[in-house]
Amino acid sequence: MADLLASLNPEQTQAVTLPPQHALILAGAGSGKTRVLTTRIAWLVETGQLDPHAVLAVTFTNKAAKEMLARLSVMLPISLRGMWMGTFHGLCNRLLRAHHKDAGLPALFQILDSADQLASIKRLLKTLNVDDEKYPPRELQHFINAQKEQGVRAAAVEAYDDFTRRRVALYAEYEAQCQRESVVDFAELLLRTYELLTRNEPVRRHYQRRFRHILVDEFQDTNVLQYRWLKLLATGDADTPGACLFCVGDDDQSIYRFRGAEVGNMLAFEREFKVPNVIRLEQNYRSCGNILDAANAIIAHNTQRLGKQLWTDRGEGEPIRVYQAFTDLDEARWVVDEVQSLVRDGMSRADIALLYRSNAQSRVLEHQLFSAGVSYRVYGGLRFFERQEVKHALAYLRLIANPDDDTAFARVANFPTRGIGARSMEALQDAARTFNGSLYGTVPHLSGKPRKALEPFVALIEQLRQQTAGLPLPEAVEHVLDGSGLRVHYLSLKEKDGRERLENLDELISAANNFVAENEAPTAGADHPLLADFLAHASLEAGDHQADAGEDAVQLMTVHAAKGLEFDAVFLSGVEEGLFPHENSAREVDGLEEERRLMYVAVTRARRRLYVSLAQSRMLHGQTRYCVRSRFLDEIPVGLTKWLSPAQPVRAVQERSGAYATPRASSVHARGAPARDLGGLRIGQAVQHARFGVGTIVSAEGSGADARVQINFGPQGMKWLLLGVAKLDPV
DNA sequence: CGTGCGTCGATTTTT
DNA sequence: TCGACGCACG
Repeated sequence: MADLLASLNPEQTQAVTLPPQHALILAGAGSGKTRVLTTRIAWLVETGQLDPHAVLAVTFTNKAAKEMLARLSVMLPISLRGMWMGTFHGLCNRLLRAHHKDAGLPALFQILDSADQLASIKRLLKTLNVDDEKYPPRELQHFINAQKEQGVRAAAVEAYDDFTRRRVALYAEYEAQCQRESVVDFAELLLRTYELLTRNEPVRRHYQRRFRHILVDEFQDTNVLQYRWLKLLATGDADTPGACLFCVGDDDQSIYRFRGAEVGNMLAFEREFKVPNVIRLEQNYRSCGNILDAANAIIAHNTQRLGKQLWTDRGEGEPIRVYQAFTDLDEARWVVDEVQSLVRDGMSRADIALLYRSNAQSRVLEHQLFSAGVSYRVYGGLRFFERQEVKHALAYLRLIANPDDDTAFARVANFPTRGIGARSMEALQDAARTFNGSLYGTVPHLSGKPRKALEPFVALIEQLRQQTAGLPLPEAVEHVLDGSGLRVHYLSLKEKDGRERLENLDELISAANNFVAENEAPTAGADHPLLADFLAHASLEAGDHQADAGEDAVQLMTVHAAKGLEFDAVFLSGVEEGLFPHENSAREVDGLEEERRLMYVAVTRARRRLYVSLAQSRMLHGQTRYCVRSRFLDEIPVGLTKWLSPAQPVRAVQERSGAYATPRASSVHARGAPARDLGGLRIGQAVQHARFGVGTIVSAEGSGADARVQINFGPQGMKWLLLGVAKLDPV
């Protein structure tokens, strides 16, 4: 047990060994968050305070869940079988499978991924003859998901205008369609589970009693419904106290508001649960001092923060290298040159990341890397289970498991082509609407040509179902690939395209094999053992973003995708106004602050070297744009940077009173000389002012009698104060 | 039923 | 500029 705590710092130890109470851990970037989370569980178990069966550990991504499990199994020699650990969606799936009757679902309900959901909505709009110009499917999808993520059913939406009322009606139609087809989308998994727990007292109490400790990773990313879900599970009653909630997160790394994340949950949690323990993990084990100082200085400009400052004992390291190029092309050339020089100096390509705000920026970089013959890998493409050929194969499997799955039906009825035209499908959809049945079930009700065209397909599915009954999953998959004609179809494609798709189909069989190996106990007596579970797995875990793990390649990705990762050297390109911060963010509430958090995430990815670059002009949407450098660059104290291009390190025009800025040669930075001028104050430091209250020093300039500092007083705003005049006390 | 061309749009994305 | 998607044609 002492081993567990041996290499933890005092704050980490404190977090791990807290008494069984609610806790909020504010874990800065690189502060050992996952470690604390897993060690907390291990410690509770080892000290006999917690049975593994009573643990519920929630993450957002499968990757994080797997990592936690892997680390935990190293720490704990015992079986972790009884532990509930997984993503919100994975856990909800598990709950709904176990209680499908109570949740109003058939045992073999299917899960729609986003693409399936969109297809389903398009189909709905078509059958209802809705003008998709006025109600774009994507927007409707977003509307529906947003409602569900707030925990709001169609019947409960408050609509005050015709447009909204119509969308709500479509939301209701969509709900009905899903129910009829026995499918649930991602948001539905959460909402359905939440409703199950709310309405069904025995089930609710069972889990409320079972889970004694609930641990949440990336708590700042939870949405409204997820937080309510957690609250519900952590509630006790007269007989049993509620579970202890242990939430780990970082408000400064909250970058997913656009998809419903609600940072406010952190404050709400602290308030509503009267959290007695708020612990800050501020010691950073990843980056050198200069990088952390830059990150601290940038994020200090945000007003609504819980407050945190990263530090390290590793020394200041190298300066942040800044380069201003003439064009985006020059910028890319420079980046690739630097990459090559790092590689020449012995750095492994895989330890180098090229980050950007938006995907479009990767093209120039890729082009230059390709020309220079540097191997690279771009994150963010299609994932395995999202590939067309794989989805087709899965659609056949889905129809075998659940013939009512109209999305699957519509997808493969005529793929490979078997003479089912648009007319036949239309006739079928109309008929299905009148009979209020599934496409599959309606075929016998048809007559004439459509029936003739569709009957063979239904017969094929029936045949496949019978032939695969009782077969082990991989063999069933294999059989479906042949019986459906998919394999022959891709075999006939000449191009390398077809070849690749065939390989992916083979890969699907391997995936089925792996799945069977990892899930040894199939549901007894099922006709198609593990099939439904495999399909759920395919929807919930779309697979890696193209692995190729062994290859030593430079990594290209958006800043969002880089969250949680770290690299020896990080290149951040396109640090320009309009791009980063992105111009669209100006229209969103607190958009700039979210962009700044994104910048903070980007900077804190670097272990040893950080390169920041920008271009004076950039090709965007086929037009040349002239760029001003990002305000975020100016928020980095000058003393931390080293300009590699002959650009002036000072913005031409300063926003304050339009005056030209004084050169900031003597700017304060966290570590370094002019501290004396400021009476020992540093950037990032919290100070007290008689009138404005407590604030954080954000930047400083001038010296001697002119020395002044910019202080962020949160709600009171940002102020420039003369050091000689203002009375400031460190807090 | 598949192909070719024109139009339109263009942050970030996991489950 | 590039790509995805929808529609018209063979």
